[in-house]
Amino acid sequence: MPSSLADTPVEPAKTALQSALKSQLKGEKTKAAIIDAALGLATQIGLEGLSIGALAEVAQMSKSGVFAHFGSREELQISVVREYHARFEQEVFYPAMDSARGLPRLQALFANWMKRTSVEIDSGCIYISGAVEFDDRPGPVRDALASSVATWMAAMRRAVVQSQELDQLQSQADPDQILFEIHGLILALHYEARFLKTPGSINRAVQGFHSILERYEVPNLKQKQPLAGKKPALSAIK
Amino acid sequence: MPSSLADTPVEPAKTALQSALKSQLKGEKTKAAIIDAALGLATQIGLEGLSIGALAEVAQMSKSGVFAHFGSREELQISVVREYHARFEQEVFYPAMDSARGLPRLQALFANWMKRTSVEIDSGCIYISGAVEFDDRPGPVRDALASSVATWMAAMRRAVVQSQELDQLQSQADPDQILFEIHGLILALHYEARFLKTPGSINRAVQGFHSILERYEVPNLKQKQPLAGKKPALSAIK
DNA sequence: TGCAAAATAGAACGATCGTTCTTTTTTATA
DNA sequence: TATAAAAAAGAACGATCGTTCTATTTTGCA
Repeated sequence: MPSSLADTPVEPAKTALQSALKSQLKGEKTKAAIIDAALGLATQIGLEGLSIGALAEVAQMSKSGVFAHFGSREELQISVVREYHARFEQEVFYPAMDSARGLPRLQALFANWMKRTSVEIDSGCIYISGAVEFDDRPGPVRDALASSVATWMAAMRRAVVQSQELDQLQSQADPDQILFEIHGLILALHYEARFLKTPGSINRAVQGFHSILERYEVPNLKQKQPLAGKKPALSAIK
Repeated sequence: MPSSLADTPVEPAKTALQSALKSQLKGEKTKAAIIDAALGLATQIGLEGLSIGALAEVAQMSKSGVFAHFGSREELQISVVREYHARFEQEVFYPAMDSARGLPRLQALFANWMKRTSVEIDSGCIYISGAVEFDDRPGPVRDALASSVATWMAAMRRAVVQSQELDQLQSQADPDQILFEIHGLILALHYEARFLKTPGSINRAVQGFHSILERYEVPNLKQKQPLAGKKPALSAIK
């Protein structure tokens, strides 16, 4: 399955509803409705807590009617992961592509990510709950989750690297270290706000991000280049 | 329930096994063995995945035999949380109390915390999985989890504040901000190492911690204040 | 050593789980 | 509109869940 978030952002992965609208078959539409309901349930109680019986009740259908669309619970879970991926892409990734490459885009990505996480303080996040549920459970659901997360992390990483190439972040810094610390902020926000109900967590994540940028930012141009032993990046050319 | 980790470290909360050893009743010993097995199961598959049937099998007992010790699954889960709390206290908190107040103790706390998290990359962590499982589920299990975590966070916070009082960390810094960022490092370590299997995560957490200390440390007395537009901290006095 | 109490086992309960099979209803199209 | 296909419902399955109740075994102590 080609994903735009994974590579060049040309064709977004479609939401279940978007796919269904083009279809003539009714089945696709109800399937989209089921997935939508399933996603709602899964964000609240997790992918493992998602039961076909409860889903059927929410969707106002029979158990077997719901089941027939997927063939197995596992396939249902995978569908939910894919749906989450598509929405995450549309809500977080693509809007940030309007920002200029480099630091502006990185900031937009983080801002969108945080905006979404802030919403998920109430609703829950599948990338986080799923990681806990499937970290010790190999299989296709885990694979779908991990590859989805890895795709997103890679997108963030590109933004960091591009910022370095544009001399907006220190080129000798380790992009994965920057990513790691940013990721930590999001996870801490989710943990402290959603579980511990600590007030002010959103501001702490924002400030943490600013601190990271400040630490890795390239010193003002008026200053001399303080780097030692590294050839300059191929920036400053264009 | 008074907890030493919560306040002055005088009397450690006892591990189930420690309590059992003093008891003359056999029931207490088998209960300790059950809790030990339950903790092992719960760290792997979560508190919600912990079933009495599976636990009975591991403990080589009958379901009802296991059940009788707790009276309900919820009480079993709470017992597991308490046991985890006691071990965390003994393994992470108390050893760090041998270090001098302030920065050394903070560093020892983090080092012990990280050492434990590194182990839990394989075994799992109840404070993290439990947060995901119970963030939307009020009740005594959630309360036990949250208060246990809050107690630990408060202990970390004291170490930060004491570092500030000793002029080892900038006194105008927000302790909760520092705590938030440290917490994020641990969560990112757990996520990336346990779920994504990203190599090198441990070093990234260590480096992130050093960066935090560096950022908030009181500038060296020999150096001049390199910050611009900021009033100097009330360091350099003592 | 005998005896009450404590600890454990065993069987069964209602509920829910994912899944399969058969039947009915609804849909799209010729 | 007739008809074949698609979609949904209904009933039942074996399994497992937490829990209850009763019976049996084991324990601690006089």
